[in-house]
Amino acid sequence: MKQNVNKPTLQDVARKAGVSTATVSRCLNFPDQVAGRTQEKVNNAVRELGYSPDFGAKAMAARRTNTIGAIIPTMANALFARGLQAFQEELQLHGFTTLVASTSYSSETEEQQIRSLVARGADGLLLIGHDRDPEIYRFLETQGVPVLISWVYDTTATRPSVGFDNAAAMKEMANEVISLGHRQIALISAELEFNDRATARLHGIQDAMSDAGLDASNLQVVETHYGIDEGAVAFDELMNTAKPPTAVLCGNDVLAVGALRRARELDIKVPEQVSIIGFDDLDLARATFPALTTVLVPHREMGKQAAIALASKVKDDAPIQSYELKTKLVFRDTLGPVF
Amino acid sequence: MKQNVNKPTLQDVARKAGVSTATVSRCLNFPDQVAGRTQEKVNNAVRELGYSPDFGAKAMAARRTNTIGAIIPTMANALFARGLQAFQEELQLHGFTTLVASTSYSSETEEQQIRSLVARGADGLLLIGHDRDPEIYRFLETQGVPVLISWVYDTTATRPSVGFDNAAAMKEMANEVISLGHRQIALISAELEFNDRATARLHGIQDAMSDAGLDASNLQVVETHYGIDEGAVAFDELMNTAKPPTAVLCGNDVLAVGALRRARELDIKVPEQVSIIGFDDLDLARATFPALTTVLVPHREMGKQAAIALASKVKDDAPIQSYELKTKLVFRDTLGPVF
DNA sequence: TTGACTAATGTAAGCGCTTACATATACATG
DNA sequence: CATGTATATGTAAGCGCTTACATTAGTCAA
Repeated sequence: MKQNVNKPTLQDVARKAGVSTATVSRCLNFPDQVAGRTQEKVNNAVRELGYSPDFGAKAMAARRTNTIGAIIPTMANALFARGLQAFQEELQLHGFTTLVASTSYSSETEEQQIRSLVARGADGLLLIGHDRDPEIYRFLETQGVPVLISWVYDTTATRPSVGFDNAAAMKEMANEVISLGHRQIALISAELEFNDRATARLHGIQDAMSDAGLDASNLQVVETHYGIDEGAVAFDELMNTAKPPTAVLCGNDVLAVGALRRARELDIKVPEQVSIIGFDDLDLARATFPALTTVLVPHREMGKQAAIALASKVKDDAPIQSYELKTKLVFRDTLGPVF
Repeated sequence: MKQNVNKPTLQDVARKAGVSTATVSRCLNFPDQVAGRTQEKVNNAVRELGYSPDFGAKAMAARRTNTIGAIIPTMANALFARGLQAFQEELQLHGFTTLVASTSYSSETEEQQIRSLVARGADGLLLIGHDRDPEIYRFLETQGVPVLISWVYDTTATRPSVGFDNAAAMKEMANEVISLGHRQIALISAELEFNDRATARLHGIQDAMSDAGLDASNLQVVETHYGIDEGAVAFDELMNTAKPPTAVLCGNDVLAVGALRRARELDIKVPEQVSIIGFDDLDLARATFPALTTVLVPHREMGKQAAIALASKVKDDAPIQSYELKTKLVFRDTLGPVF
């Protein structure tokens, strides 16, 4: 397993250009400190050798990486993918590279990924949600790596966050559902453990029910994985209970789309016989038939604001400002009054 | 609020445990070479200090990173996301970490990302499609970084690849379309430049038309970006031409879903008035109404096979075996005979 | 007990860069 | 011209690790 090609080093470039390694380094990092003629020689040597600086060595010598890590549950969710895209674009403007890792919603994997990104020298970290082992927060502290929590905005949390109030958003939607006369309400949720977003959304509905004088324990909850098929299966389950719901709220649009599909397969009319509500407002929500009523989450803006906050923390060591984004109810065609 | 926290180093651990740095290193990497009592001391020190090895330093000293890079057009496309997930899972089994970067379909960005991953020490690289500047291939060669091309399988290409025959897959579908009597055929394609997959799919249709004695230049082609809305706009455009198509093939399911949505908005019946065909067979394809006729691409298997090929290349320097995956036509409800 | 091994640990030389500091060169000034 | 200043380059000391090699401790047969 020999790699008999030897990557050219700074040394090689220096030798070829007939200058010192220091000059080459400067030429690459601070070109205006180097004479024009020298720059030319160096650049030629770089090109001819196909030289590429070794990131590890550079990071070690310079003692910074200009890298920010982001750890999300899954790339498969367009929501995260989109938010991250904006995060990345904004960071690039500030001169940072983004390293992305995903956890498949496993807290164990998340811990590994955190350690791995820290080992790789991330100057800062973006994490989704507050809920995780305190041990890991301690580790991050001893490593001196600043962390920003996103996707949630929780004034009661000790850590700064850029996100939205999951409970309030879902509560607002639940209020609408209740005011349309629905009493048999169900929730198809992502798994709740180590997922404070999902938990908050659940609480939002329970809150709305209590406020309306309903018994919150009547809320039927199905926990499932992320996926269209999973949403379909959960919907099935719900419809086969003794008292099938007249309104099914979903933790995200993908689950809702699954539910919608199964409703069609079962020949259950939406919204005449059952209302189905999503969360996120992906493009997807407008592509279904009937178009999905859902809660708009400004992912891109969230990613951007998170990037701004984290960049200023890392660069200027400014304390991170928490930032709350507003969600919005989007009424389309899957929510109707109880018939 | 200075970052006066100094990350603990191997040195610190060694001092605390009362052993040499070599012993600590061995204890961490080859525990069985170290006495039990010593291991304990070291592990305790590691834990107490919250030590985490510096990846850059490690890579430099060990002269390998066990890291493989993957560069895809976009995370936003579930297709890539899913294939990559499998790629990553398989590589993990072989002891590799995966670094992912995306290009937003820009060849310039791709070049940057390639350089960045190489600089980060990637032992191997996964790239999508063959089409790129020869310069970049030369660079990769001088760096001694093995490359695997995926998402395409092209026997005529000089580089090994793990993927499927885009042209043949699309041709097979086009044959069906033609045999159903369609003569006015259109394609909503991703942008063709630097995208040999999209180009091959186009050629596949043209081929089928020629074979059937049709004039391939009659194929209407709209190039657009990736996205549901984009698909909708393209469909609109197509329907407003002098001779609107009776069958619209799409370069991917997402564009097809957009087309389908717009058809509904325009009150054009699918498949009675126009057939719409996707490509990829995402979950999405079964969620629409009517369910999408499309071409199944085995993304997960593709990711897995790519991982296996790349891992064995990097570990044992075995020459990469090209591997062809089979696609399959999936007939659902959006393709029908010409009315 | 001793000698011959083996197992466990230590010593120290880099890996490829950056950067403080030293030195050299060029040019303007009195 | 000597001198001072600014500009360009070189020298060399690490950054935090791994690992070949040297050293020491431990084990066992005779």
